[in-house]
Amino acid sequence: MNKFKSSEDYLERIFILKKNSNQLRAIDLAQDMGYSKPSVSVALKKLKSNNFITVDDDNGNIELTDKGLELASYVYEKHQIISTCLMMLGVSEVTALEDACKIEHDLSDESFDALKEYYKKIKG
Amino acid sequence: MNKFKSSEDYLERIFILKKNSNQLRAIDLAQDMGYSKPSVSVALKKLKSNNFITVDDDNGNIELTDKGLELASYVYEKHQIISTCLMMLGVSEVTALEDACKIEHDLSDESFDALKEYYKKIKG
DNA sequence: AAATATAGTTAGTTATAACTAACTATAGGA
DNA sequence: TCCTATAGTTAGTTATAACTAACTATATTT
Repeated sequence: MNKFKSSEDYLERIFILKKNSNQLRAIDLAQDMGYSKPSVSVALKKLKSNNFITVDDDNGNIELTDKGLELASYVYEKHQIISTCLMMLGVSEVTALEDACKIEHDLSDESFDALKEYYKKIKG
Repeated sequence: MNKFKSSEDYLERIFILKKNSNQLRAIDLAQDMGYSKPSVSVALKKLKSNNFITVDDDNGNIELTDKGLELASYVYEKHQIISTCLMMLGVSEVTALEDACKIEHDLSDESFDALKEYYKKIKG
C-alpha cells in the first residue's frame, strides 16, 4: 500500500487551505481536518523532515516547499479528476468526494494518466 | 478508511483459490499471498471470530461461510469490474490488477454501482 | 524408536497513525 | 503582576497488520 497516504492527505489539505489564505498554522489544520493537535504536530514534523513544508519559527505559518507543492498539486489533481469522473458516472457529489479522498492515494501514475485522458476526451 | 481491508483481501484470495481446489489450508494461503504463517494464522483467527470462515479441526481445510462467501464474491466482483474498466481505459493488465486490489476496498457501494452500470453499458 | 519435516500457534517486535493527558511557552486582560 | 487563553510539544496508549523466534503437535522417513 501507499506509505505516504497520511502525508498526502495533509499536503493536499494544506494546498487547498493555502489557496484561500496565506496564513495557516497547525491548529487551523487540526480544526479543519478534525484531528487532535498532537496528531497534527507529529504529522507536520514528518512533513518537515521530508522537506515537504517549512514552518515559520515566529508565527507558525506553514509553507509548502517546491517539492511539497509538486506532490500536493498532483494529489489534488488526482482528487479533482477522480471525483469528477465519478460524478460523470452519476455518483452524488458527497460520495464522489469521499471516495476520491481514498482512491487518490492508491491509483498508480499509469492508471491516473489513462483516467485523465478519458476525462479530457469527455470534458473536451 | 476501511477497517476490514485486510480481511477483505484474505477473503477474496480464499474465494479465488477455492474455485480451483476445494482443499485450502493456512499454509497454502501464506504461500500464495507471500505472508508469514503467523500473519495468516492471526488473520484467519479474526475471520473465524467474525464468522466469515470455518476451519476444519482435522485437516485445516478453510471454508467460506454464507456470510464470508457473500462478502468475498462482492469484493471479487468489484475487483473484476475495476480492473476491467481500467484496462478499457488503456491501462496494462499488471497495473490494472494491482490498482484494483487497492481500490476495491475504498470504493463505496454507490460508486461501485455507478461503475457497474457504465461497465454493462460499454461491455453490453 | 529416533530424527526430521510439515502445519499451526504464541509471544513479542515493528511501523503507521490516530488518541488523551500533561507539559511548555507566549500573549493579552484583570 | 498574576491569571488565563492559545499554540505547540512530549510521552504514553490504542488499533491494524505485518514480521521473527520459538514453541507444540502431527506425520513421515531412516
